[in-house]
Amino acid sequence: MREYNPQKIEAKWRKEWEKKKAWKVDLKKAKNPYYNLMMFPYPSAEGLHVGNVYAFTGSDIFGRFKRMQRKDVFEPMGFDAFGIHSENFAIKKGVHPKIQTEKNVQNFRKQLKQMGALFAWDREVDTTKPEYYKWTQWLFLELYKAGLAYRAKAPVDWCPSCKTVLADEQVAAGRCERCGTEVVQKEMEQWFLRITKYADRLLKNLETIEWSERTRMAQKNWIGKSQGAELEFPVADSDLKIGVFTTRPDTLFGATYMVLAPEHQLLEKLKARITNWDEVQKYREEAKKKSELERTELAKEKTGIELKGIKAINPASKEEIPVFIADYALASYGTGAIMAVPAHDQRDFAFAKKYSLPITIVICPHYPEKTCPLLDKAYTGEGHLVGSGQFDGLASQEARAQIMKFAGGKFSAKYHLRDWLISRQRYWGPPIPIIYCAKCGTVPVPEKDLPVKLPFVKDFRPQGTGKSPLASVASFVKTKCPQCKGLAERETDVSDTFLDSAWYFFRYPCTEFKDKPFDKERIVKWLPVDMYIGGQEHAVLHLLYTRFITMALKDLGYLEFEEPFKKFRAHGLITKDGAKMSKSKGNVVNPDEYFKNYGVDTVRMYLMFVGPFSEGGDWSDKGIVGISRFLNRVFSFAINAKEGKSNSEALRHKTIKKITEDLEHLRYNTAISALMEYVNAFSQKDAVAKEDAETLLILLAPFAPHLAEELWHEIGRKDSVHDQPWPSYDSKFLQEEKIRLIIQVNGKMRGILDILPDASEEAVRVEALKNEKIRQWIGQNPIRKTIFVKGKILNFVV
RNA sequence: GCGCAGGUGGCGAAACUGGUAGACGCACUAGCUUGAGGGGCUAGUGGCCGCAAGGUCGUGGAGGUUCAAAUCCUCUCCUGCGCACCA
Repeated sequence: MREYNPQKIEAKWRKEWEKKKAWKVDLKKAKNPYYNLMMFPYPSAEGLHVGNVYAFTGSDIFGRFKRMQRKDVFEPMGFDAFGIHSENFAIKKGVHPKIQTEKNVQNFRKQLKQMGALFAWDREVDTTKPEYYKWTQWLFLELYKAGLAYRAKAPVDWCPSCKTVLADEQVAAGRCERCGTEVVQKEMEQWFLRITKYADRLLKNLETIEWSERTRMAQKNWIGKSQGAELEFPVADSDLKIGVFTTRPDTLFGATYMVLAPEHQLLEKLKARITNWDEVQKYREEAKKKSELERTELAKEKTGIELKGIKAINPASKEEIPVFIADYALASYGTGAIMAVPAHDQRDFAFAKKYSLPITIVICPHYPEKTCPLLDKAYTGEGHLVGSGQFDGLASQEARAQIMKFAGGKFSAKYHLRDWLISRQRYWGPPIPIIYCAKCGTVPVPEKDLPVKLPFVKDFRPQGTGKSPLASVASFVKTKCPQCKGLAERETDVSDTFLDSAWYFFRYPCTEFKDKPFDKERIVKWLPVDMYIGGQEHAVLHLLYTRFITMALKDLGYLEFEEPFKKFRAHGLITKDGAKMSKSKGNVVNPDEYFKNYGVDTVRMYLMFVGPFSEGGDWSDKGIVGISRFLNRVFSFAINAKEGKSNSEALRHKTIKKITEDLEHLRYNTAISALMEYVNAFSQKDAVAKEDAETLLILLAPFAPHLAEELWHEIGRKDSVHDQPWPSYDSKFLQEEKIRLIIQVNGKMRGILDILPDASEEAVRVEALKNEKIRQWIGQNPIRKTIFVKGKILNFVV
């Protein structure tokens, strides 16, 4: 009796497919292009992670399914190999990042080739190769020329451990997203990409793209649009004005003081008139020293200093009100100044209590009863206006526009989204292609001089001086100005890894073009990406940056679409004993070990079976045996097949229907259940008809490509199972099989009828009433009503 | 605080527009195979009552709509994720 030997089978087909390049697609001639993209991995030194195997398998099954549906599926793979993670590892091991990365990529490639995926290896992309990052630099220059890249001095987040600045998106709760170290604020001159210019488009398009709700909401929250008004408060006895942004202009009469952020620029102009400047200056110094975490964590206790000698005038009530600086006003949001309405904003309320400032109620929830109680916290809801002069009695929502107009304000929208800070004071990235010339200023490196090659330097460790290690490489820094040919210096910062990954999928189908990043015709044919699968953790990083870059490229005339991915689906996380796998916890599952013990097909299928693909699941060594047993049964099922037509047409067609629909929606767990049910439906003793076996193998092929191929040949086929067309189902067969129709009395199930699905109500009723049990349940009661749902249920109401 | 997702057996989970709750798998029980140690096959496996047929309760909790609710509505509790001194 022969047994399923996955290792042997898999090695054989791996070799065979490699030889005939089974994954190959002719990008030029393809008739039905289908771009099946998965997020390319960062090649860690630990090698392929089960999380990678999970994500890539899910994506590959989809690609294989589409391929059998006669799409020309392009399923590329590459390496996101630049960046701090690679670099930190190299630092720890004392190996140069270039050498380490090359090793990791090699190892990864080897492991990936075992996965039985359709990866298009003739189109591999590696972001660290000069032929790739040449175009990352080109992209930067295009953005620069279009005014979308700029250098500015601004308060930025600095990670003291990674010794570099970070983008807003890479700071989570005041900590470096990479290493968890608390970030500090520094005032530094840095390169930014003007993503905020696209805030509204990034937001609006979210409504039209076919992405999962979670991802769309994460982006929406991140962009964080608030609609409100901009108002100006004159400074008493001066021409100066303090601009504020508020979402509640209806509360304007209740603005009893104002707050400026400690960094507010107006302070310099007011300085001469502030009588307690020393005190104010001291507060500013202290605020500067605080980390963002301190500023937010100590939020309960508000602090501030009044600007003595300064008064502002409330443009509605015309009253003079005091002005403070306090670090609960953020320089980076709105205008950096607020009108404080303590009665209707909790933060202002806390501040007013502490400094005994007047709290004036202007929104009453109980109107027209004028009993507005003393507040123990701010009332932030809607209501009717009181204490607001001619506006008294108006509903707060209506009052917004009217008061704004009255005070000479204008509608305005503010966004949480900040410009994308892309400079990094690190080594392992593409140098930003800019030259500083004493005479000509900031000069972009001409395209013909790209790439600005990253020099191989011995000391690649971050300096902590606020400069990249490249700054100490004289041969790199010193250069000629492209314009005046005089002596000049290069920018020494490198760009963020997320810039590399923001455009990699444009490169994949265009790797043969050496003189341009991508070919317009090729892009038109293959993009936007038909299906993109990746981790949820990139919801506001990669996925947002990518959308921005695509929009920018469109505006620059390079593309005709502005959303890069038609569909995006986030996969879940594979955990071990409920916990996220990590090296420090020692609970990392090594896929190699399981490939060896159970075979790739078993691992692929097990991962897909643990739960819904979008949810992930918990890896268990016990669970995998279920799939192992199943594939063994499939093996004996197929090798014992005998010539002949199916006599289980209804089952075959039902299964085809179920699996086709499940695959379309990435419901792999239930698709596998259906495969199991199909096999279970056949007796183990009798040989199955070859036609039934063929159907099974075709349906199994996307999941367990090696085994399906082996058995396909075993039953005598000479071609490849993967070249078979995906079967269609005929609902005719589904109509011919009897189904179980539920008979209820008063909504409770009292019997089952085996009957054809299209049986009429009358036929079912007659049949049901023949049943003694049903009659008993009805008893002597008259039947008041019957409810009939064809093919489902008949309910007698008595 | 705001937003999103979700609470179903011992466990992972099914149940598409309301229509047999628990498919499929793990684990467990019994029996048969005997190459007994991640082997195969058959049967069983939500709780309670019953030898059984069958009955009855049951999808976080409380109400409601309906012939019929895991699914719809209202309130409420819990868990996970994202954002958060954003004016």
